[in-house]
Parts: sequence; structure tokens; C-alpha cells
Amino acid sequence: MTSSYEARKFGIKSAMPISQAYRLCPSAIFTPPNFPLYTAASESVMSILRSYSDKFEQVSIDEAFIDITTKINSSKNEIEKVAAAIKTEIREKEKLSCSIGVASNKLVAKIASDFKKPDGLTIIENGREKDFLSQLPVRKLTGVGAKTEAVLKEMGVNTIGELAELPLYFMEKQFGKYGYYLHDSANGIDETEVEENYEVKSINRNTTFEEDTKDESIIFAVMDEMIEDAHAALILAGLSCKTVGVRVRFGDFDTHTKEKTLSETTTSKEAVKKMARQLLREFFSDKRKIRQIGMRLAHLKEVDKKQKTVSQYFR
DNA sequence: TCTGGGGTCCTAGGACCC
DNA sequence: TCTGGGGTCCTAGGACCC
Repeated sequence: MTSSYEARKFGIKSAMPISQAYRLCPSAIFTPPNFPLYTAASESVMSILRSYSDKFEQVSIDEAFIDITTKINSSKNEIEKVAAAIKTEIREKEKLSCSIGVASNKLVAKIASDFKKPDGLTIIENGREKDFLSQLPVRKLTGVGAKTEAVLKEMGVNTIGELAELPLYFMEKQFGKYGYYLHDSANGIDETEVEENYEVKSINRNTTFEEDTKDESIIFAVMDEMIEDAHAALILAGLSCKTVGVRVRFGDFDTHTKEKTLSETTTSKEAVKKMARQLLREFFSDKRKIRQIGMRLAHLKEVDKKQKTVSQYFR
């Protein structure tokens, strides 16, 4: 899943198979994950961050934005004081270090936070955004992954500065809506607000079998477990769902999905189970063994006991 | 050689409605 | 022989993030 900075010196990276990691460094210590611990630490850190601003946005288990525009004047000295205070509080309460990026927008702040790790602080002054980005490889831009990097490289574009030079009409023609985003980002422009995102859009569960299988009893048993888990999460969040999907990855990594939208939103585990089984069964005609199965609940809606839905009135 | 799990967003085609 | 335009929803696939 991930590796310490010590292990990284041996070339071990996050999401690397442990067999490969072992080959790179046989003396490394391998330890299973402990998600309840990480979640608890995350919640503690997030509440610390929240206390520094009224505008907070959690991005993942270990990343968040805070907008402190109205809290301080933007002198470098003042910024450094706040950053130091945050680091100290997190270190004292959770014995963790963190890296901080400060900039006039989220895009640049995020890239800045990644600039010096671990335990870094990178401040990009107002007006220096584009300049800071220009020398960095395009892959550093949020939203540019392996595929886009390859396409850009083919076009002779390696750095964000080179990307910023490409005219907007060309970017639009080449990448559509994404082209506008790339153009703005490369120029250090991002006008999205720091805001907390409440609603979850989907609940997903996936399981990779220890060995590829065609055994339907194993496959259904694992699917049932995932449904139990996902359904519990659905109910806990006070949600209902309208769409049930399944996903199958065959031994050759070929991956397919099937999903079905119900006529009415539901909280019924049995309804979800029935639909998932039905969708899953459609894949059994394939001769290949299955490596991974997954399921998802989507079209989530808050359950409100007092208010009846329109369709209920018409029934 | 080997490729995790939980998410979001976008695209494109087709069905269907007025 | 020729058969609109605007819109929504559903489904499948894919890129990307941490």
C-alpha cells in the first residue's frame, strides 16, 4: 500500500506488490494495514485543521485544504507562524509530521505541499504561481495521470511551462472540456472554492481472490459479504440507493461492469442482493477465471422518514 | 513480472419524451 | 423518399486521485 521514506530509498513505492518490494529490499519490515487506527488519527488531525479556519475541505484520509484568507494578513512571517503552529499541534497530539503548501489557490497549494516532503513547508507568493509550476513535469498537475502524460509527451510537451504555452483553441480541440482545465491549471489558475463536500455519490466494495476462480459458490459468498458491508455503510449514512452495479475483473485483467437502476430508491438489503446476484450471473457464461469482483451502490439519496416521495403518493 | 481498494468525474450511444 | 430539435435518464467504459 505504501512505504516509509527509509524504504523508498530502495525504490519501494506505494501500491507496489510486496513480492517486488521484497526483491528490492529483503530486510524491509512488512506490516499489515490498520485502518481503524488511521481513521482515528485522521479524524483527530482534521479537527485540528478545522480549528484554524472556518473554510475547511477534506480531500482524503490524509489531505485537506483550509482557507485562511480572512484569518491573517498574507505576510510571509504570519503564514510561517500559522504553519508552525499547525505542525506543532499535530506532532504533539498525534506524533505525526505533515507537509504544508500555501498559495492563492487550491491547485497551486496542493502542488506546493508536495514540493518538499516529509515535514515540508512551501509558500508560493501571490503572482508567482505560474512561475513556480513552469519547471515541473506535467505529471505534477492534478488531473494529469499516466495516459495524459504520454499523450502530452508525444506532442513534445514535458513541463507545465510548455503546456501553458499551448493556445486555448488547440487545447479545446485536442482535449475537449478537459483542455480548458489543463490550460488554466498550467497557467496557475484555479478558482474553485474551499468547501466541505457532504454528500457521498457512491459506495463501493471490491475483493481480489487469492487465486483466480470460476467457483460460483465462492464468488457468491464473497459478493454477499461485500453487500453486507456496503449495505451497512449505506444505512449508517442514512442513505438509500437506486442503482446497483457489479464489476468483474478476469484473470487477464480485462474488466467489465454491469449496473441497473431500480424503478424506486431502496434501503432493502434483499433487493440489493437480488439485483447484484442477477447482474453477476451474467458474467458466468464467460470461460475465463475471475480475479476480482466488486459491487457499488449509486444514485444515493438521503432517507427522510417524514417526507414521502412523489412516487409514494401516486401508488 | 505483476498489476489494491474506495472514490469522483467525464464521454458516448441509445431509449424515450414533448 | 425522407424522416427536427431540445432535453433527461440509463448504461458501459475509462482516466484519475489518494
